[in-house]
Amino acid sequence: MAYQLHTGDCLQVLQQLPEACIDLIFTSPPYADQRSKTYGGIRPADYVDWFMPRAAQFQRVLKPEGTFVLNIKEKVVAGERSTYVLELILELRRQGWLWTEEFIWHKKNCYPGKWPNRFRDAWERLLQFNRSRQFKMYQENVMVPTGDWCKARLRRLSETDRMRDESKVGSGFGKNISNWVGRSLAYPTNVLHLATECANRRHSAAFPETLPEWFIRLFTRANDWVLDPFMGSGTTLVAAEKLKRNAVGIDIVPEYVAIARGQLQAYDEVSAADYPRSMGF
Amino acid sequence: MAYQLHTGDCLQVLQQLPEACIDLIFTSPPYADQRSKTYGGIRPADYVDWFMPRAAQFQRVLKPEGTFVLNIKEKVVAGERSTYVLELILELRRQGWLWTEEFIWHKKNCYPGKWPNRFRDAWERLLQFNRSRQFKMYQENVMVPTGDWCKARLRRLSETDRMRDESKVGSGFGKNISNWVGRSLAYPTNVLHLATECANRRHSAAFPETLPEWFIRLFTRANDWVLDPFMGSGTTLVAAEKLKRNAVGIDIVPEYVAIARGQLQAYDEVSAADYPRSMGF
DNA sequence: AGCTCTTATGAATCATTGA
DNA sequence: GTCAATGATTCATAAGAGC
Repeated sequence: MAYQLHTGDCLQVLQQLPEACIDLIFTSPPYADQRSKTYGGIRPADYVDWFMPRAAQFQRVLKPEGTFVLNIKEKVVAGERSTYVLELILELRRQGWLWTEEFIWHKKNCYPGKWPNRFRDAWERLLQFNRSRQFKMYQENVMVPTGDWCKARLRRLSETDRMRDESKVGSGFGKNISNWVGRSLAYPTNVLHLATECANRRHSAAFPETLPEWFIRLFTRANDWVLDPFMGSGTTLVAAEKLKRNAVGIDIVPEYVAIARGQLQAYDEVSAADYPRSMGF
Repeated sequence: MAYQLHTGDCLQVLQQLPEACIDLIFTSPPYADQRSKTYGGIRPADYVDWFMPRAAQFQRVLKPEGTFVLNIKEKVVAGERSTYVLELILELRRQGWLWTEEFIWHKKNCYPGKWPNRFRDAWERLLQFNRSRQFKMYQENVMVPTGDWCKARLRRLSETDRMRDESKVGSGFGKNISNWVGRSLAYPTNVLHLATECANRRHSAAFPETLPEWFIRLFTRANDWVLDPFMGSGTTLVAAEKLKRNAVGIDIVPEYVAIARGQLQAYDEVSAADYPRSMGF
C-alpha cells in the first residue's frame, strides 16, 4: 500500500491535497496546554480558534461519505474540567459537521495518582463527525466473539494476533480456531476497553495501535485512504499499513516524521521478510 | 432516618426549602423528548431554558461544600447526538457552578439492538458540579479491592520500585512502601462499571440502586441530607435510607411519589423487622 | 504450551517555588 | 498579580523472561 508523509502544519500541507480524497480521518491532536515543548502548547482559551481552520481543511479533503474521528480529552484547570472540547463540538457543528456519535475509550491502565478531591482519569473521548448522514460503516469488521472465555484472548484485535492464529491453523496448532467456528459474533458498543501502550517511549502521547485499528476497520475497506493530520510517531499510519489501507500522515515536528517513517519501513521489511515464508517459499 | 416526599415541580417545591440545607443532589432528570407522556417531553431546543431556573434552586438549597451530580445522556436526533447537554454544562458554569468532573457510567448490559450506522449506547454521563473547590469528598468510602498484583509485588519489592522510590525521596526508606503492606483496597477511577437494573418496570427511567449509592457514599456521611428533585420511583431515596442519610424527594407525577413511598415503607418494614434480630433481641 | 514472576510506564494532578 | 517550572504522588496492564 502507499503512504505519504509530510512535514509541516496540516493547515498548509492539506491545501495541497485534492478535494474529497480521504475516507477516514483519525487523529489525536495536541491537547490544550499539553506537549508544549513540541507543539507550542495551545492555550485552552485559544484552542477552538486554533482548531477550526484546520477542521475546514479536513472537511474539504474528506469524501462526503467519509468519517472524521477525533481523540481528545479536556484537562483540569484550577480544579475544574476545561470546556474547550464542548465548545469545539458546538463550533464544528456550526462549520457543517454532523456530530454523529461519541465513543468512550476506557483506559484500563490509566495514570496513577491520588488527590484529595479527584479520582484518576481513566477515559478519553472519541468524537465521530460526518459530512453526511449517509456515511460508510462496516460493522461486521469489528464484531467480537461472545463468551467470557475468549474475551481475554480477543481483547486485543490486533492483526498480529490474527496472523499468529492463522499460522497456527496452517501448522496444525490451531487450538482455538475450531472453537471459534460456529460461535456467535456480537456487535460491540460505543465503549472501547483498551490499555494504553507500554511499548512506544519515543513519542510522548502515543495511543495503542488497537485504537486507530478499530476505527480503520469500522470505517474503511482495503485500498481506502486514511489521514492523520497530527501523526506523532505514526501509530495511525502503521495500523493503516497493516490493514492494507493507503495513508497520509502529517506532523509539524521533523523528528516525529522521521520516527514514523522508521516504523513504517520497519513494518514493511518485516512484512516483506515474512511473506515468502508464509507462502511456503 | 428522615425522608420527605413532595409531589410537584421541583421549581416550586424547592422554594419552600431553606438555603444551604442539602449535602448532595443526585438526580437523573427527564431527558429531552424522553418520558414525554409523564413529563410533557421537553424539546431539545428548549431543554436548557427549562433546566436553568431549577438549577438555580439547586444552587440555593445546596450547602457551599456540597455536590450536585447530574446523570444525563443526550439522545440521537436525525442521526446526530443532540448538543443540549454540552450547552447545559456551559450554561451551568455561567450560573456559577464549577464543572468539577465527568464520570462515565459504563452500562455493562445495555439495551440490545442493531442499527446500520450506530452501535449500542453503553454509557451515560455523571456530571459533577460544585459551588466551591472545597467540597466534601470521602474517597475511602468507595475504595475497591486491589488486584492480585499487590500481593505479588509486596512479596519482594522489585528493583525498579525501590530505585524509583529512592531517587525521588532520597531517604533510604521509600515514601509509602509501608502504605502498601497489608493493603487490599485501592481508589477507583472516574469510570464506573455497573449493570443496568431490570427490576423496576413501573418507572421508565430507573437506574440501578448502586449508582446513587456510590455517589452518596462518596459525597456524604451518615445523617447528611440527600436531594433528588426528579425522584421517579425513588431509587435515590431508598439508597439514601439504606445508608442512613436523610433524604428529600420530589416528583411531579403523583403515581411515582406513591411508588417511592411504597418502596421506602417496604424497606423500613424489612429494616424494622431485621433490627431486633440483628441487635440480638 | 501454559504457568508464574518481573519490569516498564502511561495526554495526570496538585501544591509549592521562582521569575 | 500572573504565569511557568519543579517535585511528589502512585495503579493496572502487557510484554518478556524463566520454569
